This record gives sequence, structure tokens and C-alpha cells, in this order.
Amino acid sequence: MVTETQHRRRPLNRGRVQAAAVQVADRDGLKGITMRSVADLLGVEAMALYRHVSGKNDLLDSLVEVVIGEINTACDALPAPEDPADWRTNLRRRILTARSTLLVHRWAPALISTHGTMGPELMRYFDEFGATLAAGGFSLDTIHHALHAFGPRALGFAPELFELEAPAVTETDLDEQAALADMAALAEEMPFLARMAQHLSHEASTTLGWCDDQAEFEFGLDVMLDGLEKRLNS
Amino acid sequence: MVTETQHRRRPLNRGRVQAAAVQVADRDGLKGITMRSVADLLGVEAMALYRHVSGKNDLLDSLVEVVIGEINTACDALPAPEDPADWRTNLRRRILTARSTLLVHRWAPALISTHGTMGPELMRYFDEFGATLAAGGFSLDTIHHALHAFGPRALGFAPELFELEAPAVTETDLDEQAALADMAALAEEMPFLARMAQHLSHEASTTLGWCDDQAEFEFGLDVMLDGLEKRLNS
DNA sequence: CGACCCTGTTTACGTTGTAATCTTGTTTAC
DNA sequence: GTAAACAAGATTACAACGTAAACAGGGTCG
Repeated sequence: MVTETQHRRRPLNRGRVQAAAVQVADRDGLKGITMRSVADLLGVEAMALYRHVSGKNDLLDSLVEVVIGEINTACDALPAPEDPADWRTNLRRRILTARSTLLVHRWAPALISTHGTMGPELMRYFDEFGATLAAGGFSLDTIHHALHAFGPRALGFAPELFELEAPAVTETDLDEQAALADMAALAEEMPFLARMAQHLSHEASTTLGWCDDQAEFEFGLDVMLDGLEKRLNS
Repeated sequence: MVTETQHRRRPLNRGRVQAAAVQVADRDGLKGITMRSVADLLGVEAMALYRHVSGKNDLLDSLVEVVIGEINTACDALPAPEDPADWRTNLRRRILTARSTLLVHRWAPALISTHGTMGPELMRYFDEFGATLAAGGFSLDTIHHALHAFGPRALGFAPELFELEAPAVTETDLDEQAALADMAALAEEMPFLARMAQHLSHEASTTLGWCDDQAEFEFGLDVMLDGLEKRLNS
């Protein structure tokens, strides 16, 4: 007759560990995933996780599969393509569907980049990805190259080279002055960037932030598709 | 009259810390970079580094700039372009030069992906990158989009989605058998991948490893350039 | 000489991943 | 029914990490 903490404790298992890890990442980001933090969320000690996961690396690897699993089910829910030969529309839709799923877990791209292991879910995604291209008439060789060329873009994300957070302009005279000085120095040493910066700041009003991620992604995607189209018969 | 350890100790400075960190990374990879390991290499205690670097993050950020600095000096050493309007050749050469520099520090791509901060060296690289496109007749808008679209490829690397180490086939009957069973299951569930795997294993003799990184990179690069070419007048 | 500062050292703390061991509830064998 | 085996989670412990804080030595300048 011990005062149990409310509910009889549900048994742990791999799925529950993964789900908890996802929840932690959604809340605190990738670095927030800690054996202890995940265990806490489950009301359990850290070492308990090791019964269901061979280590943190294993957990992280498996999270990639979980996320790509979500992508796959999203793609499965897509209506069948009207014209299977229209590889361009079909592939585009598939990729953008993957993207929309990834946007739910903003930490996923970074995880995938570091823990890209070839699991069954990823294979299934690529299987249908390749099949879509094959239905469009591409040769196996070209498809293989295309898979490499797309890289992460196949899953709906493109790593940005630098994070351009809005610099959070504080309107102090000092900052203004410094910014102007910077601009002057910039124009001297890097004439082209200076021109572009000015050009961009003029039409900054069109997009809310500096750069529209979704639009940029689709631009890059279409460039890629155009380039691929040229290789249909080779 | 203390028994000094051989040579009078050279004073530490930011550059020496960075150089040591690069050396450690070249030897042990990115994870090998530790305040203590870098300090050891310099014959110094870990905390000494903090006089010249505000923390590990700062050190890592600065390493990106160091590497891109190497890229820039490599690009500076390039002969002036014969035809400045031939953006395609000029850009291609610039990118492949960057790539060859990055191949010296295999850890660099991963570092750049996680610590992509906009420093002066990166800006200089992009300045000349953009200027090359501008000389080819592209509009500022298109160039801006192109910079996003290229992403890391602009620096000569393309993140691979999965590391496909050669699986290091051990020729046991058990493994053989398992591999065959895998293949069978594969063919059922993922018909396309099965086809492609077979196709690839047939012509695997042409390239030494499974996939030729350099060739794949250049393929993707050319796809991108083709796609861009279509946007010259827009 | 003494005040100062520059640079590297020492000590210490909190956080992390995980090895090893222990505890306890449940299942199985006889 | 009891003992033996097992499973799942808790405890304890440790090494490696980043870094804050206080300290020490030697140089410079008054």
C-alpha cells in the first residue's frame, strides 16, 4: 500500500522514447535533447532509456527515420498523379509535401544533415522519388546522378549558408552611424555586395522578412528541375 | 634558473590558436576539437585560450573564416578570366577552386553547415561570386536568388544525404545469404531501388568506389548552371 | 621602488553520455 | 507454492567537456 504517483506507470518502449525526444526537440531545439531531459519528460531516470535505445546516437539516428516516416505518410496521402509521365509536377508536389512536413519540426533538417543514415523509411522515400523520375522517361544513370544532385533538396530543405536573422536594428544614432561607416567601407572593398544590398533594401517591402524562405526554395528547386529537363534523353 | 622546457615559449595569439585548432581537426576530425586538445597542442592549459578566443563557439566560428580565407587566396591566385562575359566558365572555375581547397580540410563542410556566420571573408567570396554573375548579364534579383539556390554548392561542396561508406563486405556465407534475402525483400517493397541497385552494381567497375564524389558534384553543378542559364533575361 | 597590466595557471563547478550495479515486480519451472 | 530466472527501471559512479573565478609571475611605466 504505497502511495503511487497517481497512475500506474505505462511501460516504456522505443516508440515512447522517440516520441518524447521529438517533443523535447520541438520545445527546446536539437541541443535540448538530452538523455536526462527526455527521461524527465517520461517521468523516468536517464539510464532507463538505455533499455530501448542503445545510446544517444542510436536515438538521434532513429529520430531521422521517425521524421521521414511522417514525410512518407504525408506523401502516401497525396492523390494519385493524373499523368504519371508528368514527372515534373509529380516530383515537385512530392518534394513540397516533404517540405511542409519538415517545417513542423524545425530541428529536423539539421538532424538529417548530421545523422543521415540510410534506413528503411529513407529508402522508401527514394524508391518513390526515383520511380517518379523513371515514369518520366529518365535513364537509371541520370536518376542516380539526380539523386546525388538534389541531396537534401529531395527532402524539401536546402541548407542556408549563413543564418541571416533580422539584425534587430536598434535605432540608436551610434548604430546608424556605424551602419553608414560600414556601408562606406563595404562599397570600397566589395562593390558588388554593396550594390546588391542597396538594391535589396529598396524592395525589401515586397517580402516581409529579408528573404522569403519558401520562395527561395522553390526558385532553387525549379532551377534544378529545368537543368534536369535538359538531360531527359541522355 | 628554472629548467625551461627547451624553447622560450612563443606568445600565444588568436592566429596560433586557430592554426592549432585546424591542425587538431585535420588529425582527429571536428569532434576532436576540444579546448583541452587545442591547448595541449600548443603546450598550454585550456583556460589560456580564453584570452584570445571568447569561447569554443567563437573559435569554431572563426575557423570558418580561416578556411574561407584559404579559399579566397586560392581564387585570387587564379589567372584573370579571358572573357569576363563568360560567366559560366568563370563561375565554374571559381567554385571548383573553392572545392579543391575544402578537400584539404574534410571537416570544413560540416563546420560551415553548423557555424555559417557572415564574416568578411565570406562576404568577399560572395562579392566576387556575384560580380562574376553580374558580368555575365544577370539581374540583381536573379543573382540574389541564385545565391540562395546555390547554397553550400557555391563554396564547392554539396551535403550528402547519407554517408554511404563501402559496407565493407565480409564474404561469409551467412552474410551472402542475408544479402540475398535483403535483395528479395527489397525487390518486393521497393521495386525501383532494387532495379537501380542492380544497375549500379553492374557498372560499379567503372568508378572505383560506389559513387565518384567529384563527378557527382560537377553533375549537380552543371544542372544548376543550366537551370540558371534559362534565367539570363528575367 | 611600487602600481599596474598582460598572460598563462590553478582550482573548481555544472552538464553531459554512459558503464556497472542494484532493486523490484513478474513470469516460469518444478 | 516456492524457487529460480528474468525484465525494467533506479542508483551510483565516473570521465570528458566548457568555462567561471581567483591567482601568479613577469614585464612596463610612473
